[in-house]
Amino acid sequence: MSRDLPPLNALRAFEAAARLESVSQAAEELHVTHGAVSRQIRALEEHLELVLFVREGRGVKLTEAGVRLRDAASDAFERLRGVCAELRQAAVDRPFVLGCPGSLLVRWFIPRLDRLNRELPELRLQLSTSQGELDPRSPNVDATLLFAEPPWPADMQVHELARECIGPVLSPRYARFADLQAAAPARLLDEALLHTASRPQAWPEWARAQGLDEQSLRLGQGFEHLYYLLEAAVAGLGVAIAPQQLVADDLAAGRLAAPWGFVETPARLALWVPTRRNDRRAERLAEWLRGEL
Amino acid sequence: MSRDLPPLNALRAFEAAARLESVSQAAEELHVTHGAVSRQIRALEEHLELVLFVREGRGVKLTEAGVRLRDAASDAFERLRGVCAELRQAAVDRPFVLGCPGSLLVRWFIPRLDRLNRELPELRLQLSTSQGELDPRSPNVDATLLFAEPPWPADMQVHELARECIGPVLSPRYARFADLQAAAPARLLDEALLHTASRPQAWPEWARAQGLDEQSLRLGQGFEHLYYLLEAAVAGLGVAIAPQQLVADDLAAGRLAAPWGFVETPARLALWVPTRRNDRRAERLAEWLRGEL
DNA sequence: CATATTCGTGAGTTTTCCTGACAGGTTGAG
DNA sequence: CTCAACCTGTCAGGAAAACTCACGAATATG
Repeated sequence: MSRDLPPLNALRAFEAAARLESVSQAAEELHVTHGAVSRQIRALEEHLELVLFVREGRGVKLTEAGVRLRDAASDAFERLRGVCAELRQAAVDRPFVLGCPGSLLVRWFIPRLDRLNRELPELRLQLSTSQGELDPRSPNVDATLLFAEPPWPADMQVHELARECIGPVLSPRYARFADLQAAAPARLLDEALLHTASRPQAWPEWARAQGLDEQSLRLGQGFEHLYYLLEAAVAGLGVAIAPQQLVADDLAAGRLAAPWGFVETPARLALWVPTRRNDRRAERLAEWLRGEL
Repeated sequence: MSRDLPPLNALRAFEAAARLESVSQAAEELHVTHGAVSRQIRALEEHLELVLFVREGRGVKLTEAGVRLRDAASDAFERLRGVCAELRQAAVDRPFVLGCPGSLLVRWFIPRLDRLNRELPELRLQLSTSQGELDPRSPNVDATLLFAEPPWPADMQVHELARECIGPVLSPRYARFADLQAAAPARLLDEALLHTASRPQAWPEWARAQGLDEQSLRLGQGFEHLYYLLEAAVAGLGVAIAPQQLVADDLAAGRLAAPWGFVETPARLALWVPTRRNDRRAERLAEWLRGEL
């Protein structure tokens, strides 16, 4: 019996009352009524089978045992407070690691990174684009930015940022650009359709949205990553299909054109935050991203 | 917000789980289910906005922050445990102070003290008979043994030990002892009735119980304390009235006689323990006293 | 002497916490 | 591979703890 701890909440009430030499002030500090503190102290005294306070009419006074317990409890609590504060500070100071696919990183994020670091400096954002598959549950990332379709997993808090819109893009330097520019979507069936292994559904999805027969698609050159695919399109090697967000800068600069516009897909650009990491910084980042899109 | 303590019960659950590296074992140590521990740890993680454990299939592993918190918490708790144990040990080692009227002390307790100290040595009994009025609420006594009538005060835990029985006693050396020995109680009205200021009701009470007219009592010599009264009776100075318990030894030794027996009064010989002092030792003492009576 | 504080206590209610059962996932043996 | 053993997380519901509110007692204060 002597090996177990005293009731800790009672000890906290006692510590406050002992430090302030007043039940009422302790109650105020703990945001409860004095009755609650009184009862907690009583419970502690009964647990320890010790008298900690001498009640003298108005006010209370510590007994000898009370003084010793207060010293120990104040010290222990102060220490815990300190460690918790340190840990939380360390968590805030640590850079915020955002996982992100390479293509999104290069074609969308990097051009905006400077502004983000200026507008949210306390975030200390650090981008991480792993080699293999992106793992939003990895302990090495605080959040992950990606294109994905609902429903969302239960262990993730997902901030939806934008709908994904995909569409064919090609460079003005592409051989038949002039012909294609004003042509109907169906004309694309005859072109070299660049694609990636990571998004095999992109062209068929687009074809369906345009009312075309997806069976008649003839896929041309394939690329491992969307990033290479877009580089190839910019270089005029063919017609690529890509999310609008990733080519927005290229369209604005005239490096690419999207004559047939974009169509919505079921996917969203979303920020995934593991529910376990109840991190305020993720919310600030999501808000900034939403403003940026 | 960083100034307040983490939820302490959650911290206790975490500390156990971290020390044992197992939620289930922690649950066993704390005598709760693993679900409860899991919830507490979760609550702590949410409060601190920190990940303390990495769940890996079977078993859990501490994060870096978790290790630091465990070290701090284990240390703090161990310290508190130690101080509480010390305080309780000190309370046990301290002598048990029993308040007691002088007459009871001298005529009943002292002859039995040696045996009590042999049978309850860990009690380290210390008897205190104050000069003035006995105060069961004094912080200087752990319990008080006295004759008193119910009802009992609410702030006292009262162990009733025996009914008070009073009766006239006199020494065989008393002048008219031979005449009185077999006489009716009414004969006492003519004798020198020794009495004390502290128990003015004793003779009238006894007279009523005997069916005598209490108005016709003629009180003789008065004494300040019952103790002196009894000494006077033993010395053959007159007829005293006293509780049976206080004269039992004198009756057995033939120093006093009680030809008219004893009558019950509303009072009890009782051990009063302040409710605040939830002291096991008082209960042990009460039990011993009950056996002795 | 009335008044304002301060503490203790009891009844009733809110909140918390625990239990018990189930689901998901890993480990190791057959 | 399958299966059992084991560990953890989660949820609904109910027990237990804690709080609030109101009152009474005791003591300073004007």
